[in-house]
Amino acid sequence: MEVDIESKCIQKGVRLTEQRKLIAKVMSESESHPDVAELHKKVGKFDSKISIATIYRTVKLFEEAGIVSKHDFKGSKSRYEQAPEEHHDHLIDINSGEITEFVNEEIEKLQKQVAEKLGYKLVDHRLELYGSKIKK
Amino acid sequence: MEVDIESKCIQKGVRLTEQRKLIAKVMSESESHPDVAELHKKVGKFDSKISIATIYRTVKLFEEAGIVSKHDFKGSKSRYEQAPEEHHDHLIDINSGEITEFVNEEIEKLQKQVAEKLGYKLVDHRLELYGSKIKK
DNA sequence: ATAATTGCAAATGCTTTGCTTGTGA
DNA sequence: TCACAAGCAAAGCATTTGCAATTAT
Repeated sequence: MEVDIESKCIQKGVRLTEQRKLIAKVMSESESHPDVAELHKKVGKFDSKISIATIYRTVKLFEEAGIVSKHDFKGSKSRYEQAPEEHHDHLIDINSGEITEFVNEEIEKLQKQVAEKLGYKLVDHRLELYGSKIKK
Repeated sequence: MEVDIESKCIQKGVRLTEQRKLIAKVMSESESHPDVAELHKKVGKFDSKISIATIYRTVKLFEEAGIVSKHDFKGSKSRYEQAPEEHHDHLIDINSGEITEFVNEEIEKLQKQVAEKLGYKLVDHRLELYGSKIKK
């Protein structure tokens, strides 16, 4: 079970406001990877006064606190997801935009090896697969 | 040996203007992965009248013709490189911004396998490693 | 109490576009 | 010649920021 975002804020010393609680709730309940506009829209159902600037400030704050992760997939706006317990990468359906998460230890290992062979310590990486559904 | 961008334009039926020739030349001679502002600056040494809008229009045109590739590395502007004969990925030095190209067939193969296992045909991918130099 | 946060609108930074003039095939 | 390209400035879009009013601790 994932610890909810609100708990993580407390744990990280992030001050909780009504707006932040609401954004946290909406993000926790998103099964997808919403962008700022989508978050603003969803949050707006509960608090129509909330400003888009607050959404921007909050996702940035959460990201800097390690509570959410930001992704910039090809050809779309920044998307956010609750920071996962263990790392995963993404496969994006080029037709529907649907996002599937996956983990592949073998690739992870090879990436580290490649970096080391080139004289680098691997600090971060980005792996995204873009594909189209195979119809059975 | 790489065929120069100007030849590729002719080959692809892309009309050559003085500006495009100049941008092609500057890109061919860039050993790095320049962004639009850098291209504009370099090109400006030979033609100070050239507009940044022309740079934007030209890199987009070249990209759509498959002559150059565009990259959006984390935290920086779009960068361009002459489209390579054979695919490669990038390792970015998080301190200096230096970009190293690499190829790893094993990772390529695994990516395709991952996509297929998830029911997708792999159409495109993005793999970027971010690291810091190991001092010897 | 008071330092931090919000909402709003203005500003930013990169990129695109409308329009008139210039030009390559 | 004449469809297409360039230059310029204005517009677009996502994101950030300054500031006065509000709020959490």
